[in-house]
Amino acid sequence: MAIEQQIKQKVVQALKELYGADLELEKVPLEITRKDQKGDFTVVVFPLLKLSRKKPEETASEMGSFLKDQLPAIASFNVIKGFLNLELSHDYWLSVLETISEKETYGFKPVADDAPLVMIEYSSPNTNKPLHLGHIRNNLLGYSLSRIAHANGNKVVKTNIVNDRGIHICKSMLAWKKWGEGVTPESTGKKGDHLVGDFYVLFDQNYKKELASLKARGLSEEEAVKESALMAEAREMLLAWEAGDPAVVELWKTMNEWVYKGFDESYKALGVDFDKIYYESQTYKVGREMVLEGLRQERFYRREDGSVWADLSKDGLDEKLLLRSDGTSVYMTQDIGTAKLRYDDFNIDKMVYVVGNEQDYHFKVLSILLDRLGFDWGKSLVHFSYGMVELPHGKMKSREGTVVDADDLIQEMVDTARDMSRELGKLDGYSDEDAARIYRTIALGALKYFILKVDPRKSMTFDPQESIDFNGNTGPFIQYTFARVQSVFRKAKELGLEVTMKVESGLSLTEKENNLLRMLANFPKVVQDASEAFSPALVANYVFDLAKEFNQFYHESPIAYEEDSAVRNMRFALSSVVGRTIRQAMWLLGIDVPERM
RNA sequence: GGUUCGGUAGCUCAGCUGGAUAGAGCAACAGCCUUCUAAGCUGUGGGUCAUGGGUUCGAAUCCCAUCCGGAUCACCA
Repeated sequence: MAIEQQIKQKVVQALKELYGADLELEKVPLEITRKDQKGDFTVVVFPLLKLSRKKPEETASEMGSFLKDQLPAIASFNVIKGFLNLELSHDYWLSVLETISEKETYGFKPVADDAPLVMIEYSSPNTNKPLHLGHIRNNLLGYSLSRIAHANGNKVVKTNIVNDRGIHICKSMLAWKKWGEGVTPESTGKKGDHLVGDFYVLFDQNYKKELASLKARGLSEEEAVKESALMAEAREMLLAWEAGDPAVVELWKTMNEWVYKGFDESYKALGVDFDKIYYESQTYKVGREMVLEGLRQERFYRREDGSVWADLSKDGLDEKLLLRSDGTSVYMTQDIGTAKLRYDDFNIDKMVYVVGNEQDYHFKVLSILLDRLGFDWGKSLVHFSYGMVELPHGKMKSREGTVVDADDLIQEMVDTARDMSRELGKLDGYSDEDAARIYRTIALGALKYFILKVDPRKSMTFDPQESIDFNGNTGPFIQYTFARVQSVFRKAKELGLEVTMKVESGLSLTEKENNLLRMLANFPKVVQDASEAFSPALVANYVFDLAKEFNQFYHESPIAYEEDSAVRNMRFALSSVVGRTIRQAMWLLGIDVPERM
């Protein structure tokens, strides 16, 4: 049994035997002792005074004596005001070290055959522009969440819904036909998603020009929009697409293929992937069927103009449009259709949508609608809502050209990491290929960690010039720490030492060693908390603390390689577990660790 | 305006279901490379936790109000 539980039980027992009072186990105020105080666990006795009817110090002392007598793991205790600090024995911590050094998957739960299936949707790009900084946050969060869910014993299906239909796609297609027919990614040497994105921008520019000239002729903004020939052509194209016009569909397929190829490269660079990809072009009709079925069952209603609505006033919300008066689908309809297809494909127990917080309302509504339509997981769906990524000068605006492109950003990071490595002379003596792999790992580590360490709910500021660092609370710092751990074992091997993970009892531990052990023992709780709170940031901040603590330990108490001693073995075991824990925590974040750097 | 999320050091962020003297990193300054990797370590300075009330042994944390900022309130996606 975990030591926390044992202490709590004994506290309950102490209250009973000393004061004849009852307290529920969960209500025992047990905490991890502050760093600047002596001890491992602390019982806060203030809330217990009502039961003991004695002064804080007195209560704490009496409880301390009781606990020390009853639990051999407790070596001593001290009382400061109403705080009872319990110090666990070195032997207890050594036994913890021995236990966890033996378990390869310490902190991770195995996935049972009947484990719940969690589906996580993330990324969800439009096919008319390349991925940008906001998508990076989305992808990294989604990917990390899937690993955290997996580590907590869930079956996980990573999914992506690609928005591949609609007027915006037609704009790119039209621009290509008008001003770029014959141009391909091959002919331009451009990534497909960027090429298509360029045509989308081109459409927008020409559309603006057209509007301007229309307005110059005295039309109002509204009239100009109505009169625009370009927009009319785009709408026509959408109709043709919906009608299955072979030429339009062919072009649509071709251009989408370009985009997907480009996306695949970006996903690969980011290190994320999916188990199942859905396309809105396949789901929007299903959604319409679902809504019509709901209409037949009188869950929804039809207005005079033919549009279909859901009345959500009983749930404290308003009315929501599900089908336009012309019978076509809206965003919500598509999400319902996608849900249906997913439900048919997988036995989903829990659904997680990683989508920005500007869609909080949408998912509130979706949850209610899916529930009404009979999806078991509808009510409990999780909208993992994250904040925007802002630049130092404000928000990213495509019009103002302040969008940070994902591919560019990654390239920039890699370049910086390369320059930095060269400057420090870190990769001298490595083949170009090895060096390139290492600074790539570092660059991505920096980017990923920077984004994941922030609480996802908050909007965050990202300065491409200055924010990304390789020192301090960063990915590379943690990677560096891992590399140093590996170096310890390389050194040992060079010296021909036999590295045993056997831990002998009776050793005395330094404060740093004790702190490290305490942190390592806490890892499973961190993994579990991260899952319950949907927070990769929890893991990120944990692994930084661990790395920092290890660096201090490493610096303060060098390992004496030459003597084969129990102390050295204990430190080897400690270092080994630290390395493993860093690797596992970083795995949860989707960040690679280099063997050396 | 309604709903909702946020406001912690010059900057970027931690601070769990209320607990001890509010913590890291960056930036600034001062030290440490004959010792397992200096992408490291040590030290110094830096705070009215937006503001005002309330709840209690105890509040950055919970409640109310106010101020400031974001998001949202489409037959857009």
